[in-house]
Amino acid sequence: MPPPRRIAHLDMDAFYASVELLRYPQLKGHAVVIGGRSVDTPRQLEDGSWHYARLKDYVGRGVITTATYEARALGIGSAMGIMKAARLAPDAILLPVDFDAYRHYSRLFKAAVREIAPLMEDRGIDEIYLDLTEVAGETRALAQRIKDAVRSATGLTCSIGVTPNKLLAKICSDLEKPDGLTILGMDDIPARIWPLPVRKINGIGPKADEKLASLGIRTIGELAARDKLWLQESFGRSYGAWLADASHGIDTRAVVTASEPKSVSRETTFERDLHARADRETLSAIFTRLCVRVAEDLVRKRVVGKTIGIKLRYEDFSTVTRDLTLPEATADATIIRRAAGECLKRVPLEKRLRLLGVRISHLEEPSRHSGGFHGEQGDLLFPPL
DNA sequence: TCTGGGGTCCTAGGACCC
DNA sequence: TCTGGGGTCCTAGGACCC
Repeated sequence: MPPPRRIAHLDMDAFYASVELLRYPQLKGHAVVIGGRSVDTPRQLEDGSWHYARLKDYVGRGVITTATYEARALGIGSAMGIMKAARLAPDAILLPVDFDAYRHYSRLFKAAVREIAPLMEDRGIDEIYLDLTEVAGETRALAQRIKDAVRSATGLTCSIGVTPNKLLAKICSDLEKPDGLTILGMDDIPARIWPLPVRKINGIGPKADEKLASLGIRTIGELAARDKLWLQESFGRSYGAWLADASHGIDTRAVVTASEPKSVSRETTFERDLHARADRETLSAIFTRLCVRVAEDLVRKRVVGKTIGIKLRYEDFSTVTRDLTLPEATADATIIRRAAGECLKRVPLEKRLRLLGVRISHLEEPSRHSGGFHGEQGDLLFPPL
């Protein structure tokens, strides 16, 4: 038997909010949330005091991306509508999202960690998995060294879980947040993992959680007590088997250090719902701009794509998608715009729209002869009805 | 006063080919 | 004339994650 792996999951603590607190240290200890479009940046008044946007002043459809732990204590969480959060904490401070700043700190912390543990899997801007199996050092001391490196590179804290696999590491990094360090072996599963709600498992979302609850299953232990075949009958062969394995802490996935992008997309939610007829000009301009931005993204990533897709969300929040596969991959905004326009013809446009999106997939490397990198803007209009 | 934007992966039916 | 099975591609939708 090979020795157990040492897999770490590292998660930055309230990442966006913590980066903002580096900039505005006077906000430490306050309920602060990040989110929304066109939120005022804090400004210093003539008397030296600061003026901040407050939740109660916000009007729009934005959601919260991150909240400080003080704000979370008031019931505010990620993905909550800002208008709704304002009812819970009207005086909480609202800061605009600044992705460039977060990307900067993301690079800093990842570079610092890579110096110690080169086998790193990127899981977005504020999370990574590490395979520490071949890294020298006792586990706790090593994990602490990584935390210290993150802190000295960025001034930020993170939480780490180290376990025999990714599934358990992900659960563990959350157990002692913020500034946590949790190490677990398979022997610890009954005592530490089984009492937790099933929702803590990465891959069990709101729908599966609800269905499990309706079957009387609320904790991971209750899930582990069920028969695998019974779970497969209730949830399908593949997902049922995965649920059974996950509940016993079984996960053999490797830490993957590199991956190719599969799709590129741009979408936007309108300030107010728009109608295909009455707001045709506005929609047409937005539609074309989305195509241009997708084309720009493709050029930046040096890829071309074959399948163009659109996404519409109606005023009632129902969503439809349509796509069209081209004979040749492209990164040309005009071609993308034309294909997206064809997709649009296949979609009902009676109800008002709240969101429009454009996507391209089946990405590949551009061949030398593909003339896909012009990216000039087309002059096509939103197709008439 | 509901509900962002960028992704990945999975399922399932039909077309089409061998 | 009806009977097959497998493989791949395309399309639509949905769950889930950060």
